[in-house]
Amino acid sequence: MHDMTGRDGAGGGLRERKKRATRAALTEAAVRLAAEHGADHVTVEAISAAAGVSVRTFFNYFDSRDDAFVVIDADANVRVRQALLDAPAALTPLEALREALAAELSEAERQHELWSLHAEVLRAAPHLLVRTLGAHMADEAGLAEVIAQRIGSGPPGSPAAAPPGAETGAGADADAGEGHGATGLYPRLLAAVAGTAVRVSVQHWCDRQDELAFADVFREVFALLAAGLPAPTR
Amino acid sequence: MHDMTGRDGAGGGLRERKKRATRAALTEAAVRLAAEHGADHVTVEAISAAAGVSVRTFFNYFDSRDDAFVVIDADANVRVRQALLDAPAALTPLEALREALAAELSEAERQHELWSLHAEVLRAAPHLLVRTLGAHMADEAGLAEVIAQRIGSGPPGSPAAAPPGAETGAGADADAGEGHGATGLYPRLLAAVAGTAVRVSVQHWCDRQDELAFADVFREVFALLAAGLPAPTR
DNA sequence: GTGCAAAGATGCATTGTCTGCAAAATCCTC
DNA sequence: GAGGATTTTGCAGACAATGCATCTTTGCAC
Repeated sequence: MHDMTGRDGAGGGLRERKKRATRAALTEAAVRLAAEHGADHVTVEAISAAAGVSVRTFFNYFDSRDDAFVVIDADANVRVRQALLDAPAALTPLEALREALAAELSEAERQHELWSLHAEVLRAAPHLLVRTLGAHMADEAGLAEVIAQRIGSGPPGSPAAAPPGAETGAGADADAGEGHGATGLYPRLLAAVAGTAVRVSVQHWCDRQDELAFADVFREVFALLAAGLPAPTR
Repeated sequence: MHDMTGRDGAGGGLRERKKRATRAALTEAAVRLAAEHGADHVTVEAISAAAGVSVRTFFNYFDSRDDAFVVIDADANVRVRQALLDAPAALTPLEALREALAAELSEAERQHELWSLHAEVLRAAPHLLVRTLGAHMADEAGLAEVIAQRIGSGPPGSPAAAPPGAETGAGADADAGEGHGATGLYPRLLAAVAGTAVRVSVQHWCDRQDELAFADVFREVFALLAAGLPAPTR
């Protein structure tokens, strides 16, 4: 049993694993301390001590103190990209994205406690919430690339590739490959909108957590997007 | 001629005007210095000196040094909200939003030089770009409220309110007023997506500034959204 | 396993960021 | 223009962040 590069992205040698562990320890310590004492009131010294490293080492992993509170799982976007590449070719880009994100989100349920604490911290510190939101957008560029790749290598008229009901086009002269808005408008927009969809779903669900199932909110958001954000009927 | 609260939000007494002026002076000084010397390498002391106030005063206006680089025009979102309230009732929510944002964006052309410098600064400092993106999202809550208000007070079956071709519904059981996803899913999503649309438009236009007119990119983005982000034809 | 090179961790010194607090200056109301 | 409210400012002090030199650990070859 060689262990190999199993799940959880535990690839590489001892060095990489240790780095991963240290980073995880630091973020976890940061979030737990912040949840208990409030995000400010938590010094870098305290975080470092809790994670068992020196203060100087903390700054080898994060550019600033706040960065320790911002991103919980640095590899999540990598997994989403992979999931998107592995998605069945029959799905539309929007559908494929929806599925990839849904898979990752249900994966996040495993670390439910830490995510809850994180949410709590961000609720109490709007300042950090803003930074978190911004950080998530930084991943978009990579996601857009994968989308472009998926579209580019997609079968022009393959058998199962044409989902029923999608007349292709629908009014906008959308161009993906080499049209006039060519390199990247559509992939970029799709990546950005998908990120937005996740964020809005989470926000809305957090507000009324008792009443709604997350999956339902998530599906409704994507349904609204696919329908072109029609004016609601009352 | 009492002057009143004229354009540019120049309302209130001497105090408010001075505060506005000081804040503007600080952000402008910050951006200009950053464009010249690089964002880091610009100390709070330098910014304060350039704006003619003390260091301590700087921190009365901004919570952190970086905040001075993040938001150039703090009133922009207020103007957008007003424009949305003033928009003709015949427009769909998405259309009304498009028009309101387009108006504000062309307004920003007046300060073109400062915006260019700002863009330059952000390009050189990804760190600040992330914060800027996050900050813009903080405005969404207010925008969503106005959208909800607009929808809520909209005429159920007014004469010109029904745009041809929009069958209302299109598959998703979208509810705005009091359905199951009631208070706020749709307005929130719309506000968020609109912000995303602006951002993507700007990004894409910046990349290929020579070839494309911004207005065209902007229109295409909204067309794609209204069409439900259809899979592009090649 | 011994040795070597690369990468990481640590301590220290230094500079800059940011927060109370109290005094002085400025603006608004009457 | 007197009184009250708000803003600006300086100062002291705690904390954040970076560069540099050093020491430890890991990866790799023999």
